[in-house]
Amino acid sequence: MPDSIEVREAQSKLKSLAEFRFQMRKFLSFSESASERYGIPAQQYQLMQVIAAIPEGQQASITYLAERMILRHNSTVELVDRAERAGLVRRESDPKDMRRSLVLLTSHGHDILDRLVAEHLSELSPLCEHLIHALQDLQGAVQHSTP
Amino acid sequence: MPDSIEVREAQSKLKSLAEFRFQMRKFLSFSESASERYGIPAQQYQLMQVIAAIPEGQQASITYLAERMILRHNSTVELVDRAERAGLVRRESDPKDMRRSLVLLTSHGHDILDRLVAEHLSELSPLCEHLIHALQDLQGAVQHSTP
DNA sequence: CCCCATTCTATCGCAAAACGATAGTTCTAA
DNA sequence: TTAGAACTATCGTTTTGCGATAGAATGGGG
Repeated sequence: MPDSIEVREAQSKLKSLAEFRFQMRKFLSFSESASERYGIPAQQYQLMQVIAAIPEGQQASITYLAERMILRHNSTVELVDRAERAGLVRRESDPKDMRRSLVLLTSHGHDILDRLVAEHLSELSPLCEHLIHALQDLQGAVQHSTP
Repeated sequence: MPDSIEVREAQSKLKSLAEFRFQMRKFLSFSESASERYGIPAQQYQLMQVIAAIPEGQQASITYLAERMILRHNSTVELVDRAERAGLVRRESDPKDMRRSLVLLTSHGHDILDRLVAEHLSELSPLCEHLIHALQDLQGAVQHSTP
């Protein structure tokens, strides 16, 4: 017997969702390979990205980094530890609040970050297209499900 | 001294990239919470999604799942082990090729998957918007960098 | 028809990384 | 000035992915 309309619609939404996630995994996998070509784990690249992209006038405390990285404070401390050991960032204590550690990029960190960003931007085009396509597909499915 | 135009453009690309990744982390974090509300890790939900979204006529072998999950074969075997222990999927050996294990959803697995997909679709709207927005921003930056 | 290279899945020990619980400083408001 | 909040750090645990390795099934060339 043929599937009902509802079943087929549900199946199509599922496929949109799955395709989106697949594209996302491909992107993440590419990004991870790129980082590791420079000898660093993807999370450390992300950490540097967050630090470098901080809004004017703000500073990268552990708490701020945890929020942006979507990690617990303690995990962020550990991530910063690793990045510091790798010579990518350094800590400085905030003179205005001695509880806070401010995390800054070293020049080596900046160097690697710049190259990784360039590489991402240049390789991103096709992945971007797929992702946008999958997302728009998904958005159609979402709107269809909540009329 | 004021930053040069190049520096400011580079900064803006970096911010697009960072914002996109931040939105992505938020999405992943939401998805993970949702899964764990049903008592399963996010990867097992993803595994079920891949199995359920398989094209007509194809079957979920370990090799296929590894490709779609972007994992090594052995990691996929282990993921399927865990999902099987959790009662979400079961293995069946392919009668046409005794080397292959085919992975199928159990009815319990299907049940949880359906709920998780529904939850994702209903909560996805705002995240989707942000993601598309960040991506389009990024696409602009990408095209600007490779004219 | 048989053998060997290939394909496919499984096992095991290991390493990375995130988390909860806990603790020690520094700040702040009452 | 003191109690509580905010911030960072430490430690043991768990989860999960990977490399190396192994063994069974398949298939094409001799």
